[in-house]
Order: sequence, then structure tokens, then C-alpha cells
Amino acid sequence: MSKRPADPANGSAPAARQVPMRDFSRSLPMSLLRAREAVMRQFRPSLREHGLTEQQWRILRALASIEAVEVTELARTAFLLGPSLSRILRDLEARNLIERKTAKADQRRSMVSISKEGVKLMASVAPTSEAIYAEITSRFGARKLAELQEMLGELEQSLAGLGAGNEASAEE
Amino acid sequence: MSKRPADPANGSAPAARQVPMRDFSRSLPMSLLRAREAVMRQFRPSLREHGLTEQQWRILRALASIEAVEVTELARTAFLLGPSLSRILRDLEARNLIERKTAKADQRRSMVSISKEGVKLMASVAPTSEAIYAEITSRFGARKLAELQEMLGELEQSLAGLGAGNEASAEE
DNA sequence: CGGAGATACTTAACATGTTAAGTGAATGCG
DNA sequence: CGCATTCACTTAACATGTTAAGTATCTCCG
Repeated sequence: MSKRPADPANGSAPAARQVPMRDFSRSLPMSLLRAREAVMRQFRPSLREHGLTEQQWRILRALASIEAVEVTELARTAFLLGPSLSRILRDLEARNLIERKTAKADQRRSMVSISKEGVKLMASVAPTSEAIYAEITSRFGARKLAELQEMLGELEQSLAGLGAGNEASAEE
Repeated sequence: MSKRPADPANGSAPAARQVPMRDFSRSLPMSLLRAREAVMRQFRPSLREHGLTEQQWRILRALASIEAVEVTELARTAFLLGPSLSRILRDLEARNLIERKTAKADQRRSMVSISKEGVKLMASVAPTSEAIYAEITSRFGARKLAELQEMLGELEQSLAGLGAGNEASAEE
């Protein structure tokens, strides 16, 4: 299909090593990405067996501890963007795992809650999920885990409201 | 700000609070996700101005320090799955930011390298990128940052080869 | 030499991330 | 009251994540 002689008489050595930067693999974003992936890799198989994606599970968990929430609030809790949440809620509702009803006082808002089926599904997933979490805690060390999460929280805090500098002086 | 009449004459009470689990917002995956997002939020605007996504930038950076790499190796370095990488390389090649040529010894392999234009683009992005990284380091603290990355690496290590238990006894 | 199996990608298909635009419902103000 | 704004979502459009297939090569063994 794609032959791609690409560059006849190329010969020229590629232009690498021209832009010095920190070792890429040790950047903070990469460290966080790899660590998170290492963790999620443990959970995905179990969730998959129950027909749930990581995000769907996040939503169910967020709903499990409350009666009902507005979509916007749920987005903040489950750390999902509105559009993603909107799609996922549509699907979860179709699977009868959640319920939605328009707020009486404000027709724009819709209150979301987990259904009985949703609760049942959670109950079937939670044990395995907790066991995996326990295994991770045990391997890494409970104390270190707490420290790590403390540091992650501090990192968040120290960056909160950074890049917001443009908002006040928004142009265009 | 948040009114939240929450539950006026609701009627049928949704089935919540039935499945006890750790506080969702404090789970390790969520901590990692939020921390990473807090960090990336700082970089995205700058990358966007240069017409690059986070992943495209990862690829260029990975390519910047070497002459050429096979796609599979690049996938490991940039921490991308094959299919994602395949699509992105197609686009970067169309934009003349990278070059591809089939390996002589093995026609299956294709060697990828950054182009002169790619290097030029990197040179225009790197300063801002480094400045942002410096600001983050300064805010969070260089020492703490090093500690955090150390812990993240250890976390990865402690989970390496966990969930691999099924592989040996693979069925089906 | 030849074909089964392994490799290195690429495509396909579906779900989510991300930004922009659209829609219907509240609000505020003249 | 009337209407421009703001709100709370939802749709749309495009890029990536993720798993499963598909393709072309290459290897190795009989």
C-alpha cells in the first residue's frame, strides 16, 4: 500500500541532538503518567470482566456515597470533562445503572443517582477492587503510600491558580 | 455558590450508600490523575500555540536525542501504544516534522527520525517549556520534586510484574 | 526450498479527552 | 415586561487510549 520512497537520495543524516532538554523520560509528567498506568494496569482487567471502563467505575463510585448530584458537580467529583460525562451518563442510563431526573426548581439541571442495579454491580466489583488496592498498598508500603499521596496533594496545591494569570488579562 | 436544595420531596430515594469503599477522591489513581492534570494544564497552552498536542510533543522530544529509532522502540520511549503512535506519526510525517525510512536489513521495520523542520519547531517551543518546568520546580521545591519522582519510580517498580501472574497460566 | 509461526507495524472499531458550538432555561436590568 | 446574558448541559468534531484484526516480512525447522 504505502511504498513511500519518501526521500530519494536522502543520504543526509537526520537532524537530531540539536535541542538540548532535560532527559525526556525523567520529566514529571512522564513519571506521573507511568506511575498511574502501572497502578491502573492492575485494576483494568477486573473492571473489564464486569463490563466497566475506568471512567464508568469512577462515576459509579462517586454516585455510591450520595443520594443524587447535578451533572456539573459529578464532573468535578469524578474528574471528567462535561462532554465525556455526558456521553458516559447516556450509556450508563441505557444500561440502567444510573437514573436521571430533572430538578424541579431549575429545569436546566438534571440530578443523577445510582440505581439498584448499579449498586448491585458495584457490590460485585468492590471486593476484587479492594483486594487489588490492598495488594498495591502492601507492596509499596502503607506509610510510603500515604506520603506519596500527601506529596501529590501538595503538588496540586502549589500549582493551583498558576496558568490562571492570563484569565484576568484575557484578550481578543 | 452552591445552592443545593438537594432533596426536596424527592419521592423514591435513590439507592446510595450501599457499597462501602474508601473515599473515592483519595484513591491513588485519582491522586495521580489530578496531579498529572495539574502539571499538564501548565504546558498545554504553550504547546497548543505551536500546534502540538501533548503526545506529539512527547514524540518529538523522544526523537530529539537520537538519530533514528524503530517505531516499537519509540512507542516504549514516548509511552504510547502502537496504534496511537502509528496515527500520530502519519500526521507528523505529513507535516514534515519527522522522516521515515524502511530499515535496509528488515523491511518490516521503519526507522523514524526528526526532520530539520521538527528540530526548528522544538527549538521554538523548548524555551517556554523549560521556563514552565522551572516555575513548577520552584513552586513545589526542587528537593521535594526529586523525592516525588523517586517515589513514583519505586511505585512503578513495586508493581512491575504484578498482574502478570495470569500470563504464565494463560488460558483460552 | 517451503510453509507454519513469530514480528513489526497498520487498520479498524469503540470509548474517552479536549475544545468549540449549540440548545433550552434561568437571570438581570432597563 | 422584554431581551441580552449567563447557566447547565448536550452535540459536534477531531485526537488519543485501548483492544482486536489485518498485512507484509522474516525465521526457523523439516
